Amino acid sequence: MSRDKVSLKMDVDTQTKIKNAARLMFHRKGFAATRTRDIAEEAGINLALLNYYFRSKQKLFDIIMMETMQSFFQAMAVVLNDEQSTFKEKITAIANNYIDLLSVEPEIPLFLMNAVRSNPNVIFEKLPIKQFFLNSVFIKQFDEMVSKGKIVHNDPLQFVVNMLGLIVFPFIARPMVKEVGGLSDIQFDKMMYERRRLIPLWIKFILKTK
Amino acid sequence: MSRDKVSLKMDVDTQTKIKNAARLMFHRKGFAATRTRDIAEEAGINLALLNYYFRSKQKLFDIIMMETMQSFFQAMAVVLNDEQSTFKEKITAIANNYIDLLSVEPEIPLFLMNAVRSNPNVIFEKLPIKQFFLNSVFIKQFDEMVSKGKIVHNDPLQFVVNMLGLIVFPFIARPMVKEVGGLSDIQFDKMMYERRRLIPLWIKFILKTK
DNA sequence: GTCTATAGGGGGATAGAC
DNA sequence: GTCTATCCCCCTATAGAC
Repeated sequence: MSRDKVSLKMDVDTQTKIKNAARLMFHRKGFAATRTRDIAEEAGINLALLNYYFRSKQKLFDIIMMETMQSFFQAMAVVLNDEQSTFKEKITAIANNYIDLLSVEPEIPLFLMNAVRSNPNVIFEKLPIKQFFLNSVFIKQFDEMVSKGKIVHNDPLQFVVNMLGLIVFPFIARPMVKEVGGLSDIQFDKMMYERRRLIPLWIKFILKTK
Repeated sequence: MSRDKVSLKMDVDTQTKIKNAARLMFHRKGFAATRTRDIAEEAGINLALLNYYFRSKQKLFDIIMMETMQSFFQAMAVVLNDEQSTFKEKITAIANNYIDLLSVEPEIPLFLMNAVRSNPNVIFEKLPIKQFFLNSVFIKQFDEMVSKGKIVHNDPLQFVVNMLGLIVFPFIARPMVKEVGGLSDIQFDKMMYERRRLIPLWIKFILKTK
């Protein structure tokens, strides 16, 4: 926020320009299929500058990967430990956050799934997702619901897989969904927007099934 | 099936050896990150033979891609147009077929999602998935259920996305699921096996929600 | 059909001028 | 900090012997 540079796109510094271009290309085509020359061109700078700022393609990729991972889990993390909201409200908030995020950046899920497969150790060492999730208020509330008999579906892992599957899978399968449904980009977005409302309802029923 | 060669792995001809190696490598790492040298080594043959049989890496990839796509939709196609089975039985059959297939070859979904994103036109021109799906007995039965008021969820596209999401997503997110749950490969498989039973139940409820 | 050897090009990275 | 020019390795593909 120094020198109020950040607000205007014209004035972004070179390092940021490179990162923005790299994010775009890596998200779209993955590590191996992206050429540093493409990133440089997209950023409107010379290839040498990329190595000047980031040393190597791999290091640049690692930065983008971790930042994207962070922002992806952010959409869930801000909700999970909120002491005020109910379990049900959390589900709605998570669905809304993800659908809003992924409607703007639909490439993120496939990018991340590929990145995790190729670099599981790097990622999970730096982001202790497991601990964060298992110790969250969300899981505490889930367990309470189970012990009170309000929900029957008692495996939190199966539950979170279902929730994320319903939210994230359509974005991963986007080209197929568009093809089978004969949808334009806008129609696809509308379909996803409708799921903001539907997913919490579906999940409510899933939670009552054992 | 000529000369009963097919039955023994030792006797597979060179072309098949190359295809098997290529399938393994492409499924695991995708097109760009796979080197023809790796395929040749995995197949136990010389690099030149790969080009002798398949002309280029791209042509070999296209063959693997189309075959994989075919076998993936096969798991659904054999069920969709069966006149004997009920709608409910079809759902169970599809879940079972996919979970059995993907437990043996968990790399397929991520491979296909990437391949479709990179080559949508090639694929959908050759495989008219949309027509096949929309004209299927399955969809006819779905519409009947809706008109009889037995199910309320009346968008077949939303429905199939949910069904495939519940079935396929865990395999795409496999490394994350294993991490968060602290699961071994065997435990992951057990979890997926349990979903054979659960998914039809969940879907039953989803179909009653609007 | 299968091999060795090598051509040919592409892509990541750096040297060095400005 | 930013550029031009270039190095050099790696990878796909082919030529040609057997």
